[in-house]
Amino acid sequence: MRLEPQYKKLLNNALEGSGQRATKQREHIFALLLEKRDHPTADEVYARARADMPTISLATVYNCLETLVETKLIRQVNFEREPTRYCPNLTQHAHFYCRESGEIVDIELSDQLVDELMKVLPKGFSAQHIDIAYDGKCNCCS
Amino acid sequence: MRLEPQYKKLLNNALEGSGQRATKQREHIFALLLEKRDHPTADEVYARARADMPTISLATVYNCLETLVETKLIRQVNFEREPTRYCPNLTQHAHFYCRESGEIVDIELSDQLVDELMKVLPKGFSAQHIDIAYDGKCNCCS
DNA sequence: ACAAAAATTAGAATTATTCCAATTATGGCT
DNA sequence: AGCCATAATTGGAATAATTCTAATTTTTGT
Ligand SMILES: [Mn+2]
Ligand SMILES: [Mn+2]
Ligand SMILES: [Zn+2]
Ligand SMILES: [Zn+2]
Repeated sequence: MRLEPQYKKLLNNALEGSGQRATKQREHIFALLLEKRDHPTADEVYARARADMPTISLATVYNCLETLVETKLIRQVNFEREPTRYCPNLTQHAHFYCRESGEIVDIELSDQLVDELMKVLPKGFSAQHIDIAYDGKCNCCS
Repeated sequence: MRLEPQYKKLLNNALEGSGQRATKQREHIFALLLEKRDHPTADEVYARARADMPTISLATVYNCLETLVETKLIRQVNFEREPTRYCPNLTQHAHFYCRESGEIVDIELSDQLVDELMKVLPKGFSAQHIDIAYDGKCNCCS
């Protein structure tokens, strides 16, 4: 697993921009998130990370994920009280949680739809972010 | 604090419908949620409940809230990993979380908008529920 | 290479929630 | 009303995701 130069640059810029250092661990975790573009929990990230970097600690996994979220290179995704998941897809999208398989699927959202959602806010309200979570049955399970 | 007859009937029907019993505690908690229609955490519900029923336990508060959610008399609301909140507003609505004040405000949603959100799902996906959470600054704080 | 600052690490601490086993309350039936 | 079976409540222990802490290691600029 190797971080492509374009993403390496992205990572370095983002870190530098927020006064943080580039480390093996941060690079490794960013790379593994980009490799399999799903929505792993911290524990799953930890398991994947150890495959190539057996000495990394769970605390570091949490730290790295936090850094990546802060620098907006990945997103955090929560469903109810389940463990937080991490998403490397930075395009505007919602999440669909399949109750059958547990799978989480990205749902693309048009600017127009997001605009409409913003417009229903009462006067004086301004949102930086809208979180949209569907839950039901995905195509594979119906 | 007294549960109005209409709501008492609603509660009893819902409980009966799912083979559960009517208890003082369940009624009390339903009543206090209806009285102040905000979005308290279990701890806050516990605090309010003890004002009139000092012997109620936190476990019971959790149990009652779970029962009310199961019977669809209230909704659960989650923001990130914060403690779960409970909402007695059963109309179709989203939640706006103010980062400044911590306040949670209901945002009404038209059927039409929800319809549009359903329509963006890929073929084969069916959602039972959409959870929409805004976060930003509310009118009071801007 | 050196020093200062930041990151990593292992393990302890925290905290919301769930579980457990004992006690008490409810509702149907006589 | 009294009895019984069943369900609910209770206090405290257990759980689990995440955060904190203090020691060690790594990075970066000089
Ligand atoms: Mn995603
Ligand atoms: Mn609400
Ligand atoms: Zn599925
Ligand atoms: Zn506000």
